[in-house]
Amino acid sequence: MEKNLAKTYNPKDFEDRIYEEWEKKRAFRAEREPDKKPFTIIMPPPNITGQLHMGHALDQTLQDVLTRLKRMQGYSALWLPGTDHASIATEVKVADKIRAEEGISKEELGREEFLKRAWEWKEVYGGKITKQARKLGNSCDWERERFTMDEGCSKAVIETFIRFYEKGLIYRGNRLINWCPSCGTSLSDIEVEHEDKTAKYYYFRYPGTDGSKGITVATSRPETMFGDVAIAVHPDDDRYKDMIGKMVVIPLVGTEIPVIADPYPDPEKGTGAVKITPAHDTNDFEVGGRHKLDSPSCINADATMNKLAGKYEGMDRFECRKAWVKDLTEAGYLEKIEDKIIPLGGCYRCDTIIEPMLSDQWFVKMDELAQPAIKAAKTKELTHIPERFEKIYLHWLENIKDWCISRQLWWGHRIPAYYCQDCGEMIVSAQPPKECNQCHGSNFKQDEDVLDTWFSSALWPFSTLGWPEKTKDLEYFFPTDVLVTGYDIIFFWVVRMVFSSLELMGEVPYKYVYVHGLVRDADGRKMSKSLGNGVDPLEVIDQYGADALRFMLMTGITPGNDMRFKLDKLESSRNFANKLWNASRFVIMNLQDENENFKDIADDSQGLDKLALKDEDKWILAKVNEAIKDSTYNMEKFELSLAAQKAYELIWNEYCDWYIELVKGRLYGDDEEDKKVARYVLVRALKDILKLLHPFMPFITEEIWAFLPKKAVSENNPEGFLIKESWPIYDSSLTFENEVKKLEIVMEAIRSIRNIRADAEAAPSRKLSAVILSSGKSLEDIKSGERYIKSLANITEIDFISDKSLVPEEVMSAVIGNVEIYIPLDDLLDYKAEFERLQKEKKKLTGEIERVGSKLKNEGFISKAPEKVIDEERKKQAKYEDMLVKVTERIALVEKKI
RNA sequence: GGGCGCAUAGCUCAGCUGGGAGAGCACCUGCCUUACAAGCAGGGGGUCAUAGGUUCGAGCCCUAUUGCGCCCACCA
Repeated sequence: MEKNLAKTYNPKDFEDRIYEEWEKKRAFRAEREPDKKPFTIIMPPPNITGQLHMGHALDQTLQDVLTRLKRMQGYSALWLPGTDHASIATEVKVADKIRAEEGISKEELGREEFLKRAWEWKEVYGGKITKQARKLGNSCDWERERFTMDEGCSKAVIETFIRFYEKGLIYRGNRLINWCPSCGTSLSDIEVEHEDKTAKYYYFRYPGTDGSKGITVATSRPETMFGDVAIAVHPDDDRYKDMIGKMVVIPLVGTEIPVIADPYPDPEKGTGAVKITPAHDTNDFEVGGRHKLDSPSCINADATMNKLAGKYEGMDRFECRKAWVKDLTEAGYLEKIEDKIIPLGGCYRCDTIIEPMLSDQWFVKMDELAQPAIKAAKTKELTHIPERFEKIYLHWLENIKDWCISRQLWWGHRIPAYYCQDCGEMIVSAQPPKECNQCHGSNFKQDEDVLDTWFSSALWPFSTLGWPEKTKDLEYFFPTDVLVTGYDIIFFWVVRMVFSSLELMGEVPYKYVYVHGLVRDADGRKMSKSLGNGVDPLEVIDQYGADALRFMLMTGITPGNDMRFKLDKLESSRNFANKLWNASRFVIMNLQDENENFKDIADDSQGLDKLALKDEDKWILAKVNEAIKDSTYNMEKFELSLAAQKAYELIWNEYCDWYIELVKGRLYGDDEEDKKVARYVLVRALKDILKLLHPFMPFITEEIWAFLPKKAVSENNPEGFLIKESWPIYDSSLTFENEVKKLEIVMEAIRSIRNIRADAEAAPSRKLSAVILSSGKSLEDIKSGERYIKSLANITEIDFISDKSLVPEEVMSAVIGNVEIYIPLDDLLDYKAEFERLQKEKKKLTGEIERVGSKLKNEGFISKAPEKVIDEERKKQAKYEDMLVKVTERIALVEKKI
């Protein structure tokens, strides 16, 4: 191995290599260890339809951060990966592919052959996805990888179907369902997307059979008039009271239908009279049911008109509408046309307008299943992060309708129902039945339909762990800990997993649901294929590295809120990685000493009290310690963004900007003992930093880790991987309050001198001397910082005085606390600049004194605020007043010199 | 029709249980200082959408209003 890191940060040099090493050494493997607590996350399985997009990158990085944290905290952390067969989406893609490549439809190819092609597709794309997931650095247990249609998951699906069926939770019924004419399948309610569209609203007259004028009805769907069975009016609507019970005629069709009274029609809307078409409208279906009316359908599965439409038979529903309206208009039945905004339901896959159709389908009965799921959220067995999603979850469950689970597709779990071809008896069973229990025949045909893809996803948290078998994995790792997912699939997936788990496992599938938002493009638009504005995570990784991408995705976000993909944010993350890289390179560079084996440095457990720590050593140790505390706290509250931010600030603003600069002199000096101390602290702090950052940036931290001196490899971490190291723990003995306070004043002094330098336009390279005035302990404190001030502010001589009369005449000055700094600058004195700076300072101090003063004068504040707060305010007041005196004096002096 | 979110520096966003307004980028000044120009040192910039209220104290809690976005809801 090289002795130090490469000169420039180039993630391509090591990311793939490290991932391979991890995987080869089974670093992600989660074993069932009785003496460890399990921590489980089941990965939301990406669809095998395509490739991972930025949303997956966000989703998976969140999971990886949590998994890596818990693994380091000593849990047996399992992150179980997998993919989803995505029934309808994949079927469409595979059919398209077959059509494009072979020029035939899936029907022409046949079911069996089609499924063969679909499996081939799965092999190709499933493989692609898992490869991409590796590029991201995901530490999932690949040995446990699953697929929603693999043997075990299929078994779980069949088992569930049968159990539900036997319990009456699944039933087959002839009901009105959402039909997509283009996909040729039924859809569940949530697979229909509503969009407001402007449509024509037609007023047609249905003449009375008695030759009267009849009744006028408004509709946006004239083509369904062939399926009308009644006209409904509200019983209290005076306009139509006389009409109730009379018959009217469907114009041009001639069918006689009754006028019925029903509470459904809203007298305010349209004409107050509604045409009832039970076969093509859900409300009408209910009205029809109440009045025991027929439900004749006038539209075919492919959205053409059927024979009920007479001469329009065979026409597309929308073409028919045009022709039919034209004919009705010519015949004088049209009263008027209005434009109206109506919510149109479209297929979530192909956007085709959904046709409500009467059809035989399978349903999951929801009311019973919903209750425990509602209770779980209310009792906080299940916690949503952020909380507001609980409301959405509950609202949906409280208004849930039965779930249509059968799909007229081929790719998916085939429904385990068999129909006796002799007597029509239906048998639900895992295996094809041998004999009909009614007619004893043996000629069966399996139900042609497959299940909604979400039916198998609903079992994912336990089917992946071996259910319905009572496996050891299931016992150890279930229930899982966190589900990480986007808010867009709460209904599709989260809710269904919860009620399925409560029913089948008797407990919630996970304790927390962490809901994240969408990754939008730089302009805030949703990333989509049709817009072509998607950003490919792989390209980003190629250019900036996985760590930069991950860090960018993890910072500046809030749970549940969308984020924008901004290039400058990505660059800043990459720059951060580069910063860490170079700081580490500096540290390692200082360990290149032929005569040292750095055994002492390797030992983190070494007692600090034996070392002659300098103030800056204590300061950085305290800062690291503080960051450990804050970061851990944030992580455990799922505030990952804040935790990442803390690590960022620690490294850049504290470790690099101050500590490394402060320690340089000692590293280049000849006090060998002190050099050792400096090296030790430098490495010790860096190690903790790497640990804190590892969940977010696993590659770079692991790469740097390899170069740092470590204790002899341990049994459970023979490779000495950082991924297997333990998470740092806050140590209350490492706060070093005095040293921290002292150093902060020194830093303030350094900043002030730099300011003076800037005011005077003295070159940074120009050596200056300084006079520092203070008294008592303050003088001692600032004096102890002499070395720091000299090196970081480029000062050669410092006179520490406590007698103001000793201050030289021609100087520029600054006031910090009760310390005054004077810089003799003979040729470069710029009193005007100093005057301006002091004026600004004075203004600020006056403002602060006024604010604090009014607060302290307020009796309410004194009597009600906590003592600690009051005390702080008093201290501030004293400090500011003291400073104001000094600043004012100085201003008077400077003013004379201008 | 119901529900939710957002509104904070020029831009994109953080801001934990209420106690002196932050980051990144952009901008201005000066630096190629032997870890890093993907950098260093300094600096400017905010009536925290509006109006009330609670409180000793509000970016944060309550009410209303405005603007933007999202979700749910039966296409009469």
